[in-house]
Amino acid sequence: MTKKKVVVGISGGVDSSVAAYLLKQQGYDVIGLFMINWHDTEGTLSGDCPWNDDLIFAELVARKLEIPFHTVDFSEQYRKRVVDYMFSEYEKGRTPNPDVLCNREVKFDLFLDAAMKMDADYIATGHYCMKEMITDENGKEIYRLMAGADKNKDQSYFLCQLSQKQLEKALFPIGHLQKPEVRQIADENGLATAQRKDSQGICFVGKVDLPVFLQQKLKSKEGAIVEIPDDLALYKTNEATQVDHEALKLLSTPYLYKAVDGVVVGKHNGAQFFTIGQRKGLNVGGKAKPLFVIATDTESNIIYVGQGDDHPGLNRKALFIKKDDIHWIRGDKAIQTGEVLHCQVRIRYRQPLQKATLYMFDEGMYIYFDKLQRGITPGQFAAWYVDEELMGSGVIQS
RNA sequence: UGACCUAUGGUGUAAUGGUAGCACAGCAGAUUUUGGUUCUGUUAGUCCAGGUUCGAAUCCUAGUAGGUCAA
Repeated sequence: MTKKKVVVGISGGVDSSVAAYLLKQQGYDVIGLFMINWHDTEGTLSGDCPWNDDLIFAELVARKLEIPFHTVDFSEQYRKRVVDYMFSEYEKGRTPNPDVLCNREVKFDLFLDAAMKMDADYIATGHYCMKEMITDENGKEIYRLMAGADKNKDQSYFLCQLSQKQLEKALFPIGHLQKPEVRQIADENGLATAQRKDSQGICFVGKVDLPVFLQQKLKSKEGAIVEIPDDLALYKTNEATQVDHEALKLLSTPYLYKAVDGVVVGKHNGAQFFTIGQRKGLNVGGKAKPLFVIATDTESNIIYVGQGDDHPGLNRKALFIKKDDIHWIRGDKAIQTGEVLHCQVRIRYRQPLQKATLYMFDEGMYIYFDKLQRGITPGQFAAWYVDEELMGSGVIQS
């Protein structure tokens, strides 16, 4: 009877601590592995060494659980695969999601490889999501990525870019638990991390002042903030009587504003530092309703804003994902050109799932929502679910 | 240049002579393993100088600044 070997990514937080604990309870041969992915403290808010405390807590937990503990340094690859991507996306005026990439490229790639080299059967993380396995008619195993049982903490979204191969090796020991239960388990078992605050901000980098962080690489440059009235003639094209290919193209095309469409209400120091839907940081007051960014133009360095969260420029019913950017976790359920899929979609972390229909065409996929969606942002991931299962995802093109 | 109007936090605006309030912006905290959103709290103001009055953002006079009409 050989025990199955699992390498747990121990981060120094409660979730991964309890994940390791539970695996040990379940009789696995557990190894703790701590990742160091970031050394710089430039631009971080907390200042000194963000991961130093994490390492100490991770070690404490490993000792308490009496499991072997190691560290690995992926910082070079993390920079290449996550941080560089971040900068390049922001430079293009898009808004990336580094943490989705971090999972695909680091935790479930580099880390997975490292674990396999240690002869592990599985890797495990403290994500709030669940894995299920089914077999198709040929007896082939298919893995399903399910939302976490704690609807408030569900982190399946961050894993929306995983493949079957990655999922095959993954275990999510706390996915069936509620957050308070996790804390309670940690507490009852004397894990030092029981009361530690949940982590926030870009994982591994920490909580940063984004504009300051980005200014390490991206130049700031003064430009105009232009307010677009809510009755622009452009918006009349928003109506669609039926949902066909042409209508989907139209509905998912962002409005192309010009400076003359509105009035200058202020100035900013770089359009790349702002994202669609953003309210704070514009420094423009005196309006009856708050201003939201409805578009950024990094070419001419103009930020377009609209008044109120119901501004027609901020809300759209459809978005588009390029063919190459479509990723299916459930490849066996992928739809082909001409097919549609009724499902539920979220376009950002923690957004309640939205009823929508996927329409596949040769050039890519259109997602048509039942209701208007606020702040559809290029660069972010749209993830589609059927019931509790994450079926696939893609980078929003427009 | 003549007549008239206006002046309130950073911005836009409320307040029969009686506690200067609201919105937006800003700041802080909460929420959040992206960006962002949201929630809560909070800083900050009567153009200037006199006068009337128990009491002036409010009434009167002069000044300053901006605007409108007349030429």
